[in-house]
Amino acid sequence: MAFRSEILIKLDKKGRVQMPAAFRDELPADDRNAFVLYHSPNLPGVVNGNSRSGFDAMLDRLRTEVLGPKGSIKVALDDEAFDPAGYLSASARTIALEPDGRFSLPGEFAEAIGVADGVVLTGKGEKFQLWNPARWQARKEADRAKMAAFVRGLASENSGGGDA
Amino acid sequence: MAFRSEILIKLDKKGRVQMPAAFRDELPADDRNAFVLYHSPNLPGVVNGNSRSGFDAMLDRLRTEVLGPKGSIKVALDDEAFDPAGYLSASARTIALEPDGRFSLPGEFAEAIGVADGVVLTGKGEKFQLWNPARWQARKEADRAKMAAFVRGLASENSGGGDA
DNA sequence: GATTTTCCCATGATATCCCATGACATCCCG
DNA sequence: CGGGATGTCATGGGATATCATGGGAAAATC
Repeated sequence: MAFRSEILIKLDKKGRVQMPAAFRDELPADDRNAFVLYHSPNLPGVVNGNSRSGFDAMLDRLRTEVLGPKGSIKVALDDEAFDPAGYLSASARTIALEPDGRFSLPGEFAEAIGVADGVVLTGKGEKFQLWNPARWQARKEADRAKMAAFVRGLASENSGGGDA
Repeated sequence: MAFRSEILIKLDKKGRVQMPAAFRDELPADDRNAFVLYHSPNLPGVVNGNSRSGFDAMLDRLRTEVLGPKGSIKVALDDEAFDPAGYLSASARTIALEPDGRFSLPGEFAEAIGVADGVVLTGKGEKFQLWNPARWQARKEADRAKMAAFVRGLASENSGGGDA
């Protein structure tokens, strides 16, 4: 399961979005009728998506890595303490996928993205993201430079050699 | 079974509340006519909800994790020792769901929440919660900041990296 | 017999189902 | 190897179902 590629999808007047075939194929074979959308925890305007099992797995990792295996009962009871997994759950919604592969984008996400006539769906490996097309373009430009610098930085830490 | 999303539901003049479809769908298929509400054990003004089986499972975990495998027989007999699961049971009520998916919010919970014309139902994964809308908004703002800080903290252990 | 609870019907908004289409891509068969 | 046939993908739209809400009337409770 690895979401790759990026694609611009139109938003029709009913608020429906086509799930790209490439992403749909990455959803678990036994759970292709629904997936999860959730607001980025720290980047406003970006919405994340994942399969239900992928999302749940992330929450599990979050809970165990942060609280340890024994933390579960405390989280279940303690309503005062900050619970990152609970926070994400509240910001997430299960989205049903229509038989033809489309889904209707809930208003709260459309507003968060600032979407008008189209959305960019972009694969991030373990998950995918929904972006406002213009904002995605800008982000991509910025990341291109960062990526080049990153690769250059890698080379210096090891040996000298370039492409080898 | 994972409760996600957050929604503001109106409280009509009869004291009825609509169970959001998203939450209803998470109730066990064989037990959709009723669920459990219980007061938060440590956060006044918040009411927790879960399916009957989910609530019972939590109590079981509580008993076994706190008292060990042999604890159950002790709890059954020892009336003097403090029994957290018993305490929660007393604060809980089984709520019947009407055929159209609504339930009437018992006065004790309405008062505890401080509810007027609406309640926020918010998913926490294993359970859900009922909040006073204004109080929920405040909590959400606070948690948003904590979440951002939490993510930043994760990043600092490795290198840089944005939303990822 | 008066208040509360439960059942049923009504309604506007949204979501879902189903059918249709043009653009590609793939397949197949001679 | 070509070219018609078939399939899938992204999109559009009409008809239907569901959701959240309001309210009347029956049933239960005190």
